[in-house]
Amino acid sequence: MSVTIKELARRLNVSPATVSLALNGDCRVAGETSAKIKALADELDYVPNNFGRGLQSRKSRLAGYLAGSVTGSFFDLIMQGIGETAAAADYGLLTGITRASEKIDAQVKIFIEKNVDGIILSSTYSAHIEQFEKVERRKIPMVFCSTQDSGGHPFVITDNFKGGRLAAGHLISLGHRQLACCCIEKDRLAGNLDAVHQHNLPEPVLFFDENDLPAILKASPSITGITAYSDTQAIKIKHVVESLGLRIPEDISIVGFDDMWFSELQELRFTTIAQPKKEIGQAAMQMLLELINGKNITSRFMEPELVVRKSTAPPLIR
Amino acid sequence: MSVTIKELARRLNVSPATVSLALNGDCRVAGETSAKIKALADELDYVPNNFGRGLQSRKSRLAGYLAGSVTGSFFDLIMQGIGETAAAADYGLLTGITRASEKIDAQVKIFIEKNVDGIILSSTYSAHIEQFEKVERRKIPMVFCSTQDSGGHPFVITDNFKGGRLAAGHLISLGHRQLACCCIEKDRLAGNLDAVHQHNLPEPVLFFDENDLPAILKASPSITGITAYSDTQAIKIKHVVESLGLRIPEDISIVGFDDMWFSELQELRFTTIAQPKKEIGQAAMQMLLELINGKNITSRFMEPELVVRKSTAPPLIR
DNA sequence: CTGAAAGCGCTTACAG
DNA sequence: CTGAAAGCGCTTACAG
Repeated sequence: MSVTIKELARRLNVSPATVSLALNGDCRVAGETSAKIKALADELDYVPNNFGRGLQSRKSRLAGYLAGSVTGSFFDLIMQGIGETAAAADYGLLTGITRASEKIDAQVKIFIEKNVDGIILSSTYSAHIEQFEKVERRKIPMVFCSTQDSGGHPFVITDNFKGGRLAAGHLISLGHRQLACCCIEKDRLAGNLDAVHQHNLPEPVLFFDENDLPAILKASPSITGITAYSDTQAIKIKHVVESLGLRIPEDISIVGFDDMWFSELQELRFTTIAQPKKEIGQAAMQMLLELINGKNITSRFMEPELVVRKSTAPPLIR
Repeated sequence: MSVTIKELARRLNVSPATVSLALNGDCRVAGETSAKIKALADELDYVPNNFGRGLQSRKSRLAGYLAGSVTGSFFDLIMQGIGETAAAADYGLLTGITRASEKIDAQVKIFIEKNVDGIILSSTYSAHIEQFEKVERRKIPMVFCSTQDSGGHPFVITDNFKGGRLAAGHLISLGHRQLACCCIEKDRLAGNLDAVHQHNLPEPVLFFDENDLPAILKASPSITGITAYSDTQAIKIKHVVESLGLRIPEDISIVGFDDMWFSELQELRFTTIAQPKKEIGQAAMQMLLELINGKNITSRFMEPELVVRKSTAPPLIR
């Protein structure tokens, strides 16, 4: 068994209460006593028992993180940001990486059982109401990370409008006049449109699925620039475009989103809009901690950044 | 506050002890009483308090997972396997994804503080002795996942010897006679060599870093096949080879390792040795649970599998 | 400045 | 088959 407060108290001929107070830095304990206690705690490698402490304080110093998947996405870096910020605050991070809705339920159940002080969500939860109702009922603080929530919870997210404006603005500054824009994310699309309108250019053609692009490019041969939903989608768009015999960037310029590690591979070299992934994670955990500590917080928008590589160029004059 | 055992007991006019027994399925409680208790617990959405329970049982039903990084690696899938198996056993998974050694220390400290019942390691720990000494002293079970340990802890790992044999065997069966083999992982290399020797072929040229390949390929122009340490390294090798004006697979065949998601992109199409990533994670957690429950376990080797794509072909006759 | 006491929610012998 | 009691390790009023 490991060392307990009682044991420390016995060895030093003080009461357990004094030990507890001293270890928690309470100023009511005399400096000398306190120093003696801390020294022995160090020497015996005392680690406070989280159960005893939690039973009393009703705080677990545990946070839960739920994400759909981390493979080929940027949630791996977000999770690192969350985890490191959590660790710095002496918080443990319980992670549930899963997409199947019944497994999400199981994860949230575990979060509740383990008494997490708060939850960070990187997936929407509309589909999994049952367990989240319990979360709400228990008033467990929640922060949305890289997703927004309609239910009024605070969130951290990249300023997608600005990102969209950056993407279309870049294409326009290169001389592109007719764009095709992915409409999966409405704020990014709004940003795209804002840049287009500001320059009095023709309405972009919208698409949801990259597989619709062959028909679109055929119908509108004046399209020379495409804004993608993500770098992952940009890969698929690249394949579709190339399968039509068109070259990137000579015939078609593509701007991705996210700035994933693979985007700088020489096979891809995507111009893209970088999201500050790790910072998003750090901010989310920071906000959750503040929420846990009863502070009022407001949602945050993070700055996107244009990264120019080789998938964009001025359009060929035809 | 949420519902407690006491509250249930009060409402049903039984003792807290009876409620506890019933909820834990103890056969000493009369069927009728037990049913009544369970029904009310369900109705009031009773969740046992993990602190009270843990204080008593000395079990947290928490496991820790430590990995260096998850970006562009396959540890994301391993983590999913671990997490899902943990959840199925009602275990929470505390993750520490970090590479800096002082942060590893911080993570392990948190694992200890949160009273994890066991730890799964996907990184070697020789460099971070201090905290792990504490883990050993507390006799917290550890399982190594996708790494082996010299200290005698159980591990799960792909059968790297077999994987190496598969990789070189594939090249040989295509007609390659002179190979270059990455020597980062000694078992994979041993497998490479085993296949080569079995066919009485010339000794492969060994390399550690892909940047040594230009010199090697120049010195030994008979090399037509390369076994890489990983798919990630295969990307770098591809770039190096192509920068020498050589084509893949016409001039040089490359076999990767891991079978990452990106390996099937049409820009890469790597022939590779697949590791059963999720199964490795599941096995690791399974083993940890058995260890926690006092069972004896033995290390496990998982089966690798050859996946043939477009980075390998018969060598050109020159 | 320090100690004795109660209590957080649970489990587990021990009576009956 | 059920209840009363003790105790896990900690914190926190309350005395003194």
